Amino acid sequence: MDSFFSAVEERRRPELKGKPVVVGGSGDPFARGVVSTANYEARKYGIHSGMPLRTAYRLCPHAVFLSVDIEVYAEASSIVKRILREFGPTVEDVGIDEAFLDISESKEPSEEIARRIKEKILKETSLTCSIGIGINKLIAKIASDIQKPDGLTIVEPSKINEFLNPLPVRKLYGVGPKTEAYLNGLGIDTIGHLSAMSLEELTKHFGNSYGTYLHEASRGIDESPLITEWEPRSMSRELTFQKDSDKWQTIAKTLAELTHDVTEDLKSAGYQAKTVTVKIRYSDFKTQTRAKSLDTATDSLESLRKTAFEALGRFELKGKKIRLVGVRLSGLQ
DNA sequence: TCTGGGGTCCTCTTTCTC
DNA sequence: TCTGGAGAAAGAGGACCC
Repeated sequence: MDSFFSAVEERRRPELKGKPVVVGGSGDPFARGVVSTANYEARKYGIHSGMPLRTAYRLCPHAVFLSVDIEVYAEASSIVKRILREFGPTVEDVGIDEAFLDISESKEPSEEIARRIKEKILKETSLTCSIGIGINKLIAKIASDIQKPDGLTIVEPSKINEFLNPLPVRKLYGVGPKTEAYLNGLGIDTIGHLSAMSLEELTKHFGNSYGTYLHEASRGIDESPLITEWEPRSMSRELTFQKDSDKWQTIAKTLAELTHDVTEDLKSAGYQAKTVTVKIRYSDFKTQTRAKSLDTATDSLESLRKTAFEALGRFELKGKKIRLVGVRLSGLQ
């Protein structure tokens, strides 16, 4: 979906059209939080997802800042996902505003299917999306990103290398800022450059798993299936304080509340957890975790909270300001 | 000065168990 | 009872994605 959160906000408040809109956090640009979505007007000022709200405000003080209203977006999302399932049984969800649809069994030309999907989504939600078509998820995903907003990009199987080679390595799924910088340091800027590296060289630099992945991905090779159902591996809750705190009271109360909330999530999903991990981020942004496993999985708030506080006790908190407290449950059954 | 929250997977190291 | 090695499990950290 194209700038999904801000597009939904503009739909329910037409007076926002044409104005820069930034959706993120509590909607207060002076509070701690980051941009979830900025519309294209706001992007003209250099605002983008992940940017601190304060920074966004500095770049464009007259932008409209809105809080994240996830329930409204989830409703729009479920309409879109339902429409996709009308075009084929195999749909992989990728978060709230993305999905893969397998149309390999369909007789109709893929471009026609894509046009009909866009039409139907626009008609039923008044929202636009960008679609990529390719022989695997890797190609389709990169293609969907090439023309935005309201794009439709088809990559013919015979033109995969022609399509990929000129693109910067950062466009490859799984290549983030760190890997991009490392590759650039090796003189590798484009996917074409990357595909010229030998498997041996790549595994030497990146290890077996990731090296093999890069070798294949740079050639457009991706055999991964669409995942239509899966078991969660972990559940977590975390909170960044509006002001760093060194008060034991505040930290302990927050941990107790987070543990309560994540245990509710665990129970309502019908799981039990074996391992509790507490996360602390200090004022200098350094982050530490301490984990403790139980003998058997449980969903008892008493034992999970007790375990969380055991883990908390293993941090050296004296004289340090804390920015964030988090708790994660894993080893789910 | 600033850097959210909810996830997954991988690597490396330490600890446990046989 | 001690010792060492192998393999599994646990723990910590980091990169990446939406």
